[in-house]
Amino acid sequence: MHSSAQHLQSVVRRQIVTGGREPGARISEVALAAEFDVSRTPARTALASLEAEGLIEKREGRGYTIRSISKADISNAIAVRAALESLAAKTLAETGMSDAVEATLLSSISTTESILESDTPVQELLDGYHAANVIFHETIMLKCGNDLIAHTFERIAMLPLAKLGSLVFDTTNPRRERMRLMVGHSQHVILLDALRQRDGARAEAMMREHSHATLNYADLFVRKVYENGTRTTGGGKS
Amino acid sequence: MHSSAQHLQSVVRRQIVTGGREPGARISEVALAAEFDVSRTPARTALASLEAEGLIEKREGRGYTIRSISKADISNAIAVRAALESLAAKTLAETGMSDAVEATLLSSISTTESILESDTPVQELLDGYHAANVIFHETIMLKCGNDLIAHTFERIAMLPLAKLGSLVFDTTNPRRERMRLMVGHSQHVILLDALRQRDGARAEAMMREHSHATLNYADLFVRKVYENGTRTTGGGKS
DNA sequence: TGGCTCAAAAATGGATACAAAAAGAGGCTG
DNA sequence: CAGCCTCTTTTTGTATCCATTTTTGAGCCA
Repeated sequence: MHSSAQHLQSVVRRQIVTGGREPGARISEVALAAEFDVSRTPARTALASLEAEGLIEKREGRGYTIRSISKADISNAIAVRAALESLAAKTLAETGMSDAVEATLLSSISTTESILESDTPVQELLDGYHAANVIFHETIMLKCGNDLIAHTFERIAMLPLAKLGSLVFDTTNPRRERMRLMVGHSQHVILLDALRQRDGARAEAMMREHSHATLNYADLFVRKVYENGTRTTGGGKS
Repeated sequence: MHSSAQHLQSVVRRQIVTGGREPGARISEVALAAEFDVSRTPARTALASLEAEGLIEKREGRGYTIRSISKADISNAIAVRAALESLAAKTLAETGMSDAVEATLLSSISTTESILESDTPVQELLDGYHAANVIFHETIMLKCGNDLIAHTFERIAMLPLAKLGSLVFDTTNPRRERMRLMVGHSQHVILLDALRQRDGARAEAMMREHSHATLNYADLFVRKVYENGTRTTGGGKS
């Protein structure tokens, strides 16, 4: 069921996100088609989709270029995500969540809690926390009752947020990072409580604060990465 | 410079938005290509773009269908728009607006003020108010300093918002409508003041309230339209 | 030597041809 | 009569092919 075009799209997306393609570099239909040994048709489809995702830009009459991401782009993306996510939290609180949703959120929280209590090596801790964190956020976004929120989130600016996911952890200071994860975890706990009590305003405010913490942290991190030219890897976002 | 695909896209979009195509109706590459006497290539491109805009849905193996819009869809669209717009207002307030932006907003407010003070026929009043209102909102969205907001807004769910624009005015009660426009105008005035003082929280709260008024009104209106089957025309949204 | 023009090459947009997969219809069989 | 199987039609994905536009480069002229 993986069409040629979709395969191309996901491969090139991964290349862009992981830095395999230089920002500002040009991509043309023919070059891409030749590179993957397919015809121009799937290459064209893939490029159109990637442009819709915001990973590449179309230059009139001169093909596409890989978008280069600035600090401002990342801040903007986080701000928009925060707005959408806090709306989702508010909506979910006001309409009430299903038992299945509550179970999922609780499960995510249990996972992060046990991870933070244990003394597993740092990298495993990070991966586990990251996975549970993604589930928590995606559940709220996707199951909040406003499908347009998820629809919107899915098709905007994959690039800044994807970059973010791979950047946001400072392995040089694990102790501080662990503290940060604990703060995030506690915010999840509060969020779940607000959702249970169907307190829309509180859920919204808490989610906003939660996202804002990400923003501040990301800003700090982006400065570090962009100015020093070093790159730190590891999973985990807010 | 009007490519075949773009032309197709805009024509079909207009057809969908104005009701020229029945919600739920199927639309296929071949049918569209035959109808406009072009090949499948631009038809495919146009359909893909329309799907990204949320105007049509892809049914696996069974072409596309025109999306049918529910009350919930419209409420969802307004909620998302409110979230994005209040973020834009906050951002613009915090970063400070340029003189050009301030002049544009002031001009829009002057226009609505003079319209509300005059005794022109109702329809003219509506058209003028509507135009000035659109300028006010678009200026804030587009010039707020976060380009992703406008980018996001442009490519999500054209349908519910477009429908909204043509629905939101009750010509059977002009007096009450005039009062409503005055409330909207006063909110614009307050908003401009908050922007001038660079009070992000106040601008955000005011814009949220402003959008929320639209939501309540639209809800009332959608009920009327959908339950009575009647349709009221006229420009003007909150 | 520098600028201009024209031509060759490349790239994009659109048209069509071809193949494969899926949905529908209709008949066949238990 | 019901369920299943098959054949046809529709739809979709991909490969080329043609035309238009753009770029680039070489050669010519001032």
